[in-house]
Amino acid sequence: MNLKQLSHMLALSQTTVSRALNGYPEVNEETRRRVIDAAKRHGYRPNPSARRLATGKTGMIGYVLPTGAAVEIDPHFVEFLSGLGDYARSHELDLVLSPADADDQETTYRRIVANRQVDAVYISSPRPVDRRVALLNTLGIPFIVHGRSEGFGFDYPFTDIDNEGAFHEAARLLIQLGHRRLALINGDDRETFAIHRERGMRRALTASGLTLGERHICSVTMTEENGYRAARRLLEQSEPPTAIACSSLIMALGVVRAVRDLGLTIPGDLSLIAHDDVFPWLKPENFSVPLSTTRSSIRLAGARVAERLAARISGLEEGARGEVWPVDLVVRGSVAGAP
Amino acid sequence: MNLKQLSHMLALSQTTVSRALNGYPEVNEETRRRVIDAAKRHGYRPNPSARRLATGKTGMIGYVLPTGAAVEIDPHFVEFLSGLGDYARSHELDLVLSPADADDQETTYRRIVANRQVDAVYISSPRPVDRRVALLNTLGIPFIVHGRSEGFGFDYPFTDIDNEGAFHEAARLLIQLGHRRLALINGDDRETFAIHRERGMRRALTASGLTLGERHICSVTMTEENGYRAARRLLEQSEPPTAIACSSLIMALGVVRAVRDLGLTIPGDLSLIAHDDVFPWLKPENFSVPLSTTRSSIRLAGARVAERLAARISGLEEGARGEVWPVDLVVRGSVAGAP
DNA sequence: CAAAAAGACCAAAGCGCTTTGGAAGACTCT
DNA sequence: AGAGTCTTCCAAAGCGCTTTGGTCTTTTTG
Repeated sequence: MNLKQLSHMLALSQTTVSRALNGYPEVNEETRRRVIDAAKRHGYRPNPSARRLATGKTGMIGYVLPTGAAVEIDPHFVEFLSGLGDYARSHELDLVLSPADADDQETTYRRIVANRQVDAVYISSPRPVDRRVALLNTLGIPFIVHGRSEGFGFDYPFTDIDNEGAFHEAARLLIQLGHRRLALINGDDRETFAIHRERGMRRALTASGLTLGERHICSVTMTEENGYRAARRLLEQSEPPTAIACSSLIMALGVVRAVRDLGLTIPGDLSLIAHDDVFPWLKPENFSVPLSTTRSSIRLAGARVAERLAARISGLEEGARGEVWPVDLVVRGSVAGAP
Repeated sequence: MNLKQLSHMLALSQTTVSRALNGYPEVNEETRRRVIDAAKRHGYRPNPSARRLATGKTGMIGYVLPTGAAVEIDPHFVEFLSGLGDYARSHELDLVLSPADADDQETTYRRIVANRQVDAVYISSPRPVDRRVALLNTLGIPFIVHGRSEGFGFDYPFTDIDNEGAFHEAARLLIQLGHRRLALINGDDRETFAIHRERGMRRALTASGLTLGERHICSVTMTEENGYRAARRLLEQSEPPTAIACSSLIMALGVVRAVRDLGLTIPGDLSLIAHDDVFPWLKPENFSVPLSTTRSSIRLAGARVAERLAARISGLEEGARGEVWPVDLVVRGSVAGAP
């Protein structure tokens, strides 16, 4: 059942039927009702390929997925996706993942824009002065950055959480508890979120006349194993930290294991706070010692990004507004006064 | 730069240029070279929307993503996706995720097929007599099932691992080590993989005159917390198991925590084997006691599924061949003789 | 050497939709 | 009553590609 057939049945032109269905004003309400009714009754669905060709609109949002044998998509992605999907579903949007060589994503971005394959895209895990942001800005496709980039001469729309504030608060809490030697086990410090967290922590320390020494900071990809290694490295120093802030729950697993291996205890010998993106399958309150966290649902962020993308596509949102969400500090048993 | 312009420059018809580019035989090799050369020089890329409309081919593979507030996409998905992306990239295939109400995926499947939105789809986490399989079989779109369904009157193409064999081997090992009371912490037993694992374990036990009692089997969604709860329930019985097989590493985390909470040790009081899908961020050898596993890379499976989908799209693969991959049994410190 | 076959190319008809540029009729206004 | 304005609808022109059904040469064949 296509438009031609439908308009034939109704003894109307394709024009009128198309307009009736798409809510154009220049069609009699009575006629519109008839058309809509007939369309529903015959199960007419406009062919998206044809519509795309005619309008350029695709009803899809894009994401360039870095791939390669050495590339690991981290599990945060899937939670983010859950949220994105929640929203996208209610708005009949699909998501297209375009796999790209991790070292050459630009080609893929150019392709999907040139080919009009999607109406908008989002970017995740941005770095400072991220080339993707500059590129999309140039290409002129609607986009949202999940996270933040820095150091451009222009503004761009993003949704981020207050990583700096979160780790500032975390550090401040630890300092108030009497800790003087804090350490940070961070994610990849080429990414903005990691830089912000470090900055927040530094700010809190500086305010109290303390510092975050080179020996007290690790920056690694966020795996359990790296958390373990980092913790061992930190704790086996001559002047080990008495508190650690950690950028992910998965790394925190490794930290806890290291602490145990070294015959130490939490929070007796070490206070621990980690950032929690809220995974359904791993909860901080279920750690052997309930884990204090800075918490922000990455799933909600996914839904929000989808919402903004939809708004930009339909022209409801314009401009380069960035939004920063506050982060909860949730105190549980893993922090205590300095030993 | 579109076909019209390009053919104009070359003083050829659109027909010939199109054919030259698409490898049709009825064009002079010399001409073809000229065309291909000019196309490359001018960066001509056929507009996919137009091509879609004309051919119905989209160059995309589809996946219906169940969503909803209560739905958790599990982290296996992202690893699978990595593999899929690896392969898809090298073949210029994109993946479109169509979010659907978890309770009504059928509508979405019908939509993407009716609209010709993708060339092929895959299904994951199938259940016995999975309606999706029957549906796709009816709709006649190429598809591959990752996992297996059962109890149809027809065959269908799938790629699965030997879950039954894996857990059979695991149980056999434990029995050989003298264990008599085995338990199983399984995934959702409405899914085929879980049924197969249970079946494998039962088969091994039966062969040795043992049984898997109702009290020694748990079936839960695979979270750390559920692993913990299940383990406590099992171990606090009057006749607790001396060995547990567990369907995921994430649940195994919970099991280990429970064992510790109860003041027991692995493998002294309890032997533990878990299934490992090979996550880069959580490795069995890094458990406090290195974990024995049944191992199969879900990422490789993703690549394989993509490969088969591509083959089916291009007509290289036909028929309903199912393939079952063997699973490695990797013995590490977490298993020992029965206490 | 005429007839048949093969080779190389093209014009035009789709694919199914949106949108432009009217046109016909009904209505208002002086 | 004639001019101007809405309202409502339509024919036809795209969108950019593939594919059908040729035509015109050139080569092969009996």
